[in-house]
Amino acid sequence: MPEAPWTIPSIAIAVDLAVFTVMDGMFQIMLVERGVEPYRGLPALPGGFLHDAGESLDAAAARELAEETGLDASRLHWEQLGTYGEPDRDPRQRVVTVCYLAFVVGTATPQAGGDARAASWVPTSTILKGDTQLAFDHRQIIDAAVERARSKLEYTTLAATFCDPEFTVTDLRQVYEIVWDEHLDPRNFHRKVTGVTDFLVPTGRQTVRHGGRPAALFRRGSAHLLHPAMLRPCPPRPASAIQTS
Amino acid sequence: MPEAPWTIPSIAIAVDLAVFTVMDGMFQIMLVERGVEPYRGLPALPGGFLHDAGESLDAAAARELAEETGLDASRLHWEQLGTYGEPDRDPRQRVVTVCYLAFVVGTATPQAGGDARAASWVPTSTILKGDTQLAFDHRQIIDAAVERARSKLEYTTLAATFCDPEFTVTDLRQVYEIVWDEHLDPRNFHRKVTGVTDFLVPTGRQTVRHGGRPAALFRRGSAHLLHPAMLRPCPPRPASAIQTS
DNA sequence: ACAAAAGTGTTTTTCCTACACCCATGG
DNA sequence: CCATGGGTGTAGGAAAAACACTTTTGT
Repeated sequence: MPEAPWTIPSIAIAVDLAVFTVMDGMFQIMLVERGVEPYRGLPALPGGFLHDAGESLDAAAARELAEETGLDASRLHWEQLGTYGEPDRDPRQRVVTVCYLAFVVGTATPQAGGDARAASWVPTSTILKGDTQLAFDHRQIIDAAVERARSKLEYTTLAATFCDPEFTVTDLRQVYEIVWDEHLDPRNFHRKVTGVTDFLVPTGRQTVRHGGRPAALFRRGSAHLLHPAMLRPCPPRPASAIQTS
Repeated sequence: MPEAPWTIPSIAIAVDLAVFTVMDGMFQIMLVERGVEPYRGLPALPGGFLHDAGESLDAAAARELAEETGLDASRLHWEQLGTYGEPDRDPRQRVVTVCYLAFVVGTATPQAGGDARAASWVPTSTILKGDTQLAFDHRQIIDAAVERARSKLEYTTLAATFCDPEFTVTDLRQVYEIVWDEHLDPRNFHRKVTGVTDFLVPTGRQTVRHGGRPAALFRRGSAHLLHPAMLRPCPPRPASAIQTS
């Protein structure tokens, strides 16, 4: 890294969050409604600026995550997604935002904080397909975040983070089906996930059902990587994996 | 994104590059020798600060990449790797660096620029295994970059970007073997890569050899994604794919 | 008994692995 | 003709896809 021309005008650093859940049969993302200009009233990713000069990026992300979800960030899965810094992405001044991805259980309640008027879960389908206007470049960030989340399910056991502490194989399969928007064969899925060592730990308990055979309940095991991977049905991988230039 | 407390002390934004090549049978990374304090004399990733307030992150990365390699960045593969911003990573002041990954052909010549005293290719093995001291947190960045590069070869056709415009299947296989530090069966590799549509385009020409049957020469085809993926031999995936908090 | 959902078995296909073997060239 | 590397054929196994079938509950 070369010497700094310290004359560069100050650039603000922000941290944004793409927090996902599966709730009500839909793959949902947490969005806030902006309470101030610019983009006042429009949906946006929750996030904020670094609290102080000594706060690390990860610490800021964890703090925001805890604030927005009311959950303990140290017990959630989150990871850096990417950094967005086009010069004109914020009309006020140059802002570079480091975006993080997080997976939380559907029972978490979005909490509006700071400048946000409201926070809520929004189905990703309404963002991806619809023409909802979003603040800043947040549509582009959400596109990347959804694709990252989808591909994470392929080779990690993170789908279980969308489930309650005890869940059935069908619960887990529905997470996959909802996030990928693909139908999976229940029989093959069952064999696959129960065959991965340390993915699912049987609790011995069963569901009580309205009709039909009760399902065994499981907890998350210690495995984090899925091997072999659970591949999405045919459709070729997205362009975001290519990035040539 | 909430309102900014514009009182936050200025944070400098830098762009660093992890530029890889395969040369002399080794997987090498471009490093510069720092010409100024801090870490003067130590190897570091090439990079620099944004040139002006209007320069985008990608533009800065492309500019640095062209400067350091003498190549046309628009014809290379490069992508964002991650952002590093620990408060104490630069002793001078708070610096957040957005790191990019790039793959170039081994004939490219490193060019020292700006604050760097020299630029050169360094085998990744001497960095990963050795205890060479590196500037800033660049060892950590290189670890992540090497792992990203290795996994990229699994599901993309990018290995060919390390080859000359015309190359043999053996050239390509050696790229895989060198980057992964794994032995691959030449026969199965041949069948696999020649079977992927649009990966390799036959030129009709052949190598002239010292001995042995001449090999057919190929160019890169239009395929970017490898399907099905070329999986690395057994060793389980690295911890960097997990990132739980 | 029947519907409904869970879970198992079986077959087919695909793809990876391993390795025998043939091909084309230089000396 | 033989050493050297390029390329093909084939057999076995792991795992995915497709789907018939059995199990276990509520009504």
